[in-house]
Amino acid sequence: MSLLDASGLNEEQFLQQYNPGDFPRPSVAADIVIFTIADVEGDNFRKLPGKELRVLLVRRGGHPYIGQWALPGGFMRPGETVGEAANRELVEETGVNGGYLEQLYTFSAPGRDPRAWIISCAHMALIDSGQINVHAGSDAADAQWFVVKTENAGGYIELSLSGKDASLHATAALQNGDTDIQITKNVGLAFDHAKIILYAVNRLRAKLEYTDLVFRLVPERFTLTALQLVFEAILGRTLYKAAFRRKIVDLVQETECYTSDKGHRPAKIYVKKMKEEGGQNERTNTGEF
Amino acid sequence: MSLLDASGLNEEQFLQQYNPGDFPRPSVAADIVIFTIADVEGDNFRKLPGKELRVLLVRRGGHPYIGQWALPGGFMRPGETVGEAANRELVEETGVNGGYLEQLYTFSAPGRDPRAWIISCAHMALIDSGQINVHAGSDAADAQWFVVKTENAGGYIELSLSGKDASLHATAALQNGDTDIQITKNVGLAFDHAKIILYAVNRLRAKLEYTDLVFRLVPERFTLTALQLVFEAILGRTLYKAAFRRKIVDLVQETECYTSDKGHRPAKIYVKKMKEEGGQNERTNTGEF
DNA sequence: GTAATAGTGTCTTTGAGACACTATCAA
DNA sequence: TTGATAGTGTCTCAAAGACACTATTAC
Repeated sequence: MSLLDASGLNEEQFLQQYNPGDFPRPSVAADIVIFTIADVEGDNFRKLPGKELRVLLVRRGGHPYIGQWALPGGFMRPGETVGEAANRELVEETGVNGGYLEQLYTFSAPGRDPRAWIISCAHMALIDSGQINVHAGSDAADAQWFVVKTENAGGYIELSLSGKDASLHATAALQNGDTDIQITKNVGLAFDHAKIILYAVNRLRAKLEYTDLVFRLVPERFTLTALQLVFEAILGRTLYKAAFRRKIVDLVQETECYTSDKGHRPAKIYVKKMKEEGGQNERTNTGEF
Repeated sequence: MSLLDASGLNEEQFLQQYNPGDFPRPSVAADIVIFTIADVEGDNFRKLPGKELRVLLVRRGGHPYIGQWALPGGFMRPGETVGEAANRELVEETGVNGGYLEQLYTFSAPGRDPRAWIISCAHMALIDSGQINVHAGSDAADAQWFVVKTENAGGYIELSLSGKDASLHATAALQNGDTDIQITKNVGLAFDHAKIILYAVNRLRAKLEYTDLVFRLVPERFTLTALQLVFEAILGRTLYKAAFRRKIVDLVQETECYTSDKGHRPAKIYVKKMKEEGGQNERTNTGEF
């Protein structure tokens, strides 16, 4: 480029003399809603373990929101994308590298952090419970998994998070035109993290229906019933078996293996179907860039 | 709260002594993809005007990317959300206040702006062409509307933008698992704005199908055929009339009025149906917070 | 009449919802 | 045998796709 600007500078000269000035800049945090699916062991040897959706939270050891629970997160650093910052935190907290990570939304309300001007670029991570290794190198000694449940009742959404040591609860009101929500009650969650978690649950549920994100939450080999239980745990409602199987049959690939020693009829083991060269793959596009 | 932290401070004391430190912080820009629908006037008095999707771009008067076209945008300021920053720019560029504005995604690749560490929180705005008033108080003398067309061919997406004075073009390659795209060719678009525009077009197309966003792009009163032409212009394909009408009939409300003097059968005028108190409104939730 | 759009009817196909039924294992 | 899951068949209903047909205006 040899184009000159109004001062007669070419691009190289311009960049050399460029001064970013001293306008105020916010800190940018990458917060992550880390989801996993966990088994609920029953006492009946014949029953399959139930599944539940869990989110990882960290107990705050200092002000503000001391003693309350927050999403894992950290500040973005020069030379990395905000997604890389999120991944760094994900690895620190869970030991999982290469897990699924997706940017959700950037929360920037003034005052959302009482300490300083900090905006949060929220992310969602999905990891298979088999590879979880919480506390791997984490400085957050108080990281815990919380079971996620929501209830929808008359313009309000109730979010319940149940952990080993604590039960958290938030209520959100749907606002004008359902395009906005506002937290009206909040017990135990730090910052605006209740809002972020609700946003993430919403996104996860929506994408479950039109992408193949489920496979980020289950082991490589699974039965169709296990897969259905994962759907049900996330969506919070039961599905019809026949309809469910019709729907996902073209996303999975059967193997020759079966379960055994379960006290009931063995189930065929499936794996995720790999993309064919010439085939149509409508459900793989996640819409993210 | 009278809880004390490890230093024996309560929250108020902590916040008073809190020092945000001097860690590097990025500038945060709010860039906006402003869409509108415009008429394509024909020469046949009987023919309805065609519709086309347009995006507003600004010609850069200085380095970097001097002479190329960029999205309108500006920096986020303390005390406002990034959405408010976007709205400020939207009003400056178009004179439209209260238009539809939605946050898309935060682009943060290092080096995306050669001047400095600047991340971009991209937004999408939809305005009715009737209220457009480009240059209203704008300092960007070179703002122009570009017709948006995309073509999908074998793992690549072609984006074409046609304006009065310029034709821009970019090619994007779908990457691993379609979860990522990469711009492989770019003629005339500044920064990573080709990527942002593609992201916005994608989002708009997807939301058109399951929300009532169309009504942000059309005048208050419209015919069903005009509405269908808007859908077709955005989606880039023709729709079946009968099926289209079945689909949107429960989103619109007919009036007593008809078009006239058109050289063909008059069409009934419709308005957007307002939400009923007790009714179900499945298509109003946009999934945004 | 003619060229255009307005508006509707209907047949087919697809897929979800709902339910019932058979199959098969381990204790 | 029993209690559980595995797996399939099928009827219904709703919605989309595809096409054809009639209606109505300004010139």
